[in-house]
Amino acid sequence: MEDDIGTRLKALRNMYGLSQREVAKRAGVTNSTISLIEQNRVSPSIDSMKKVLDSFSMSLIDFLTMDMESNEKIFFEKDEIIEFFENGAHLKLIGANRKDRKLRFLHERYEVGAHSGDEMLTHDSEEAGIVIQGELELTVGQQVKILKVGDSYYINNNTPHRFKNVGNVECIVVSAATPPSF
Amino acid sequence: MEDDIGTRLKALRNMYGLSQREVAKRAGVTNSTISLIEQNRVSPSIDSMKKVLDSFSMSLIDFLTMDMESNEKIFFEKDEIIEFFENGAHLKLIGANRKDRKLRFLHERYEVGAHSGDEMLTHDSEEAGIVIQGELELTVGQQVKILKVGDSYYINNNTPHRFKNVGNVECIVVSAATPPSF
DNA sequence: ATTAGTCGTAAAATATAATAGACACTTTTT
DNA sequence: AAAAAGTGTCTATTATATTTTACGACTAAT
Repeated sequence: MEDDIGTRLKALRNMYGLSQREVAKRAGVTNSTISLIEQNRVSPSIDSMKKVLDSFSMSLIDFLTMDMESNEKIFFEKDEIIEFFENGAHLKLIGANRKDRKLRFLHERYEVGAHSGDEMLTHDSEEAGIVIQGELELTVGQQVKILKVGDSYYINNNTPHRFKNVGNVECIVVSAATPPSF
Repeated sequence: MEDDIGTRLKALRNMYGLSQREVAKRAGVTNSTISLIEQNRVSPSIDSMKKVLDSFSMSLIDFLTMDMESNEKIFFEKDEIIEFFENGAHLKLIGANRKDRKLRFLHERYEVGAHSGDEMLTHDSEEAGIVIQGELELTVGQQVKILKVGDSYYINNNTPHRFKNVGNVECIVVSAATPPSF
């Protein structure tokens, strides 16, 4: 258990947007008790702690194992994410620093004539995407398709594919895949 | 949490065969404290509880989630386990009634000339065994080997295999496999 | 501006946990 | 067998948790 009891309780209370007095009222203890616990001025008895947590309909076990660090970044400014270059495209990976990601969510930019290369790409993951701007030639196995704005695709596991911008403007695609290969 | 704190602590202490005084000494509290907690006369503060559990190198979470009913049978007399007949052998499965078994642990008895049958056996599990008595002809795929006392084997998942007693005395093998197929 | 209400914290009072010491009983050692 | 050691429980005292009351700061309503 990384956080002490007081810090943990304060975080929990703030998650619910409740005041110490409201929690105290629901728990059947005094608000001073809540204050003292949150400041780690006292170590509550197990019975008291249970009463407090009952007001959140939570067990002591859940309280002790609850992940407090759900402060992963949710919003990203356009220029905040560093672009990198791979497979002929300028890529921005959304949530790159998020732990235990289950998604690879990309903003892809292909310059006029750019392509992913002669080699077909394969990933042990399913992938879907949609064209936001320009025209994308997508080769999936033996199938070739020109996708325009609003057109989209869904590629199964390990299916060879490649991309090429065949329009006269920069092509932009937003894609996602799971499980993430990077 | 099914059991109260006191009952749970007493059960834990008895598991280790320690006296209240010994636990108290290790935890840096008084034996009266241990006694009062076990009788549920007091509700210990969380800090005190942790000190006590530290003497068992146990966290509060583990303490609260620990299964108190670990009364699975550990020892079995020779004639206690009912033998059954399968694949040419008399088998005794150790811990047959144990919940959520991850092992199939067998005592196998092959009478002179007995064998597992013309059909090869396959299991979606790894298996290992050792010859205790007699001689066992073990066919694994295309490989045939006569195993004598002390000789052993390890068969991979889904590898066809069969057994035959080629000696002139009863053959005894002890084997184990995971995950268990029965 | 003043009043009312809410918020979290502090200090004193009260309640309860933890301690220290004693007790009765059981087990082990001499 | 007697003495010593070990065991858990009990009681009075001490330490700490919890409550009660008050405070200052802030916000909203009048």
